[in-house]
Amino acid sequence: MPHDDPDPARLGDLLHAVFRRLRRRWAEQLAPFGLTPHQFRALDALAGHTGAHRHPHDRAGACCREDGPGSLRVKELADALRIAPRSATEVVDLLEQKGLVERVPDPSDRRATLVALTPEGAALRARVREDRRRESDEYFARLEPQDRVELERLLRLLAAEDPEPV
Amino acid sequence: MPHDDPDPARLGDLLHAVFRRLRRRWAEQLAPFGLTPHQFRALDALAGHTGAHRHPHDRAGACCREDGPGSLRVKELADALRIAPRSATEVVDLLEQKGLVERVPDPSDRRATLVALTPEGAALRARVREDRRRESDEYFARLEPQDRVELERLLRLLAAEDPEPV
DNA sequence: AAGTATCAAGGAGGTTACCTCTCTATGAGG
DNA sequence: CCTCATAGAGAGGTAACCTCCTTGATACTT
Repeated sequence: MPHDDPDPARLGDLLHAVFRRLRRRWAEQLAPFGLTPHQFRALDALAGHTGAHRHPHDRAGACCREDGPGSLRVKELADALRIAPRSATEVVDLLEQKGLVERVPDPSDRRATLVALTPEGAALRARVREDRRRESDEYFARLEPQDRVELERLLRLLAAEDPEPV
Repeated sequence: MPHDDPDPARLGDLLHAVFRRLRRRWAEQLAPFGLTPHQFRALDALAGHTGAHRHPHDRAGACCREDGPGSLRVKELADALRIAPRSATEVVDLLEQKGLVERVPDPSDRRATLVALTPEGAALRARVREDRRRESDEYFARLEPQDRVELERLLRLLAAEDPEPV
């Protein structure tokens, strides 16, 4: 009964509430590791793609450079995190300070910098994931598996790129 | 095929993406009105509850004060926006500067301040909602109605208070 | 009537996660 | 060589939070 009228703001509000909650929970979970959610997301992005792609301007079959367990250009990282390139620089700065990533010049383009996980970074990322899995928590655990699937479907619809108003 | 393994981070990531997108869209939509999403949320909270409740420590049947079209204590507003009371003060400051709300002392508790919509505030809020509705946009329009209902259900599950670790 | 605990709001000051605008070095095409 | 675009980072800004502390006011004890 609480929802028959399609109040446009309500869904947004709910999303806001959920997101805020999730972020807080992650922050708490990551604090012991000395990471913010963002930093972890960056580590994860670096590890996650691991040479599994190459950017457009890759001319040689030299696709998928294998610089360690995972490396991206700052720009690519920014895209992965959906933030402005400049903002990615900051994330990298912090992670570099902690010795979790390192910057190495991209041999294929001397303008570019590759951000690569260090062994410490890879290890920490693994530990965090492990921890997260062990706790089975993951916040979404309170949903039934089928509900998670459904949620994912809906979120994908919303997250999909739209035509772009150019 | 993209989702059989239950990668714990994926849902969070998706949520993040969707939320970010939504926020950006709202910001764009509200910019012409000189409001940030937050400020609008505050206006909406003020207008939305309109004397429709009373806080716990209400002794008399003097429930539901009728100070104009909507008023809340700063603390109540903070709760509605799910932010710390101190942060709500800031939102109120900004809105007050713009003449959209005003602070009036709570007659029932001289410690408290009631934040009330001014006529301008109420009018602006109405215009924004109107605009939003007209655009039918609301971002969620790309979901089928039944999907919206489903999404709301799922989000409610996630937003629900948990036992509280006290 | 005091005395203490508690609560509301706001001052001070900090952090995070962004952003844009601009500069430099590099690379790519005529 | 000259021009134009691109990659990263410096400078500087903002929104949206936060915690800690102070100030009055209320509420509970004694």
